[in-house]
Amino acid sequence: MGIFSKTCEYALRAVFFISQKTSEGGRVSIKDIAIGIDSPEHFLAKILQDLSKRGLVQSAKGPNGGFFVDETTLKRPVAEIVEAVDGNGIFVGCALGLKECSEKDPCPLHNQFKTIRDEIHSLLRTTNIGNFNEELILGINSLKR
Amino acid sequence: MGIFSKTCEYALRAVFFISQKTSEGGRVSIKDIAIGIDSPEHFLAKILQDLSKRGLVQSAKGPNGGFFVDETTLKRPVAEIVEAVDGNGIFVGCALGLKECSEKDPCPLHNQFKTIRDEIHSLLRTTNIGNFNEELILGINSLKR
DNA sequence: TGATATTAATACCTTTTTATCCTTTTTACA
DNA sequence: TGTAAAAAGGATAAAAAGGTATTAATATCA
Ligand code: FES
Ligand code: FES
Repeated sequence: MGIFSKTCEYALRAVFFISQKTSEGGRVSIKDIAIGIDSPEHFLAKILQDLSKRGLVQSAKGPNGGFFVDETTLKRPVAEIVEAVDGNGIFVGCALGLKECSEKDPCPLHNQFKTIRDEIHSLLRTTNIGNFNEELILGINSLKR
Repeated sequence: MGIFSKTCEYALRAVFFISQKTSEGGRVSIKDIAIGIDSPEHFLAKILQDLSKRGLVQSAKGPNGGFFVDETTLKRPVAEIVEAVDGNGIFVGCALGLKECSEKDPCPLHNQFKTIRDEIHSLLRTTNIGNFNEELILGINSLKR
């Protein structure tokens, strides 16, 4: 497994995909998202359902419905998706799973790990959901394979 | 969940603990390790069994038996434990779970993520199992709570 | 208006992976 | 050679991942 859970990987890919399609001017169905990011369709549906409840994507039922992201959502940081799905463990948790990461009672890896962990947090807080639309449209970035 | 699996967290804490005890001159039983790192005893047994097979810790059965690490093991990098338990996904895998991370067909997070991922890899390759014995003996570093 | 097709939402089930507990085998030593 | 200490191995439980089926909402058209 990578650094995120599979659920979170799908969530990120899906949101980037929806964001791109929205910026190209259209809604997109679960089916198309699943194809576009190469993920199991019904599992993805459940993930999007959850993100939708949290307002991290928008949805509309019925013909011509589908998922999209509004202006404000485009500006929200990617970290919010990760936090919604995997929690904030990756941002604040101890590398060795101690109850809490602390300067007072640090694990062996603490000093070096904290730096890296903060970089991850910073990266995901400073990039927002709509950041990659251009690159995706141009095909510079990929969301499948 | 943190950056490593729970199994991996226990494995790392256990190996550090065994390493410390060895350097203090003694073998240590699963029971004592479980107490020392605050982990479920029988789950830990399973993990150590596996690490033992791979030669990442040494063991002796029977009375006065227990776990210990030999000289060469002390010098092996921490990365080997992580790789044995969680695989190398965290070192080489794509952040968004694409089949493979590539410069040719990068995901949106690739450029910035690769740097961080390499730092993690580097950190774990350059620190070895015995590195923290002193700090642990002195109580500067902690393996429980 | 009412039927219909389209689409997301919900509920439930199966498989796989991860985490935990219980039993057997080995071994030093009295 | 019996016994207790200890690791190794096997069985079980819980959680994550993935799949199936049904329901609810809604735009469109006859
Ligand atoms: S205490 Fe372990 S990372 Fe801070
Ligand atoms: S392609 Fe995703 S991290 Fe390299």
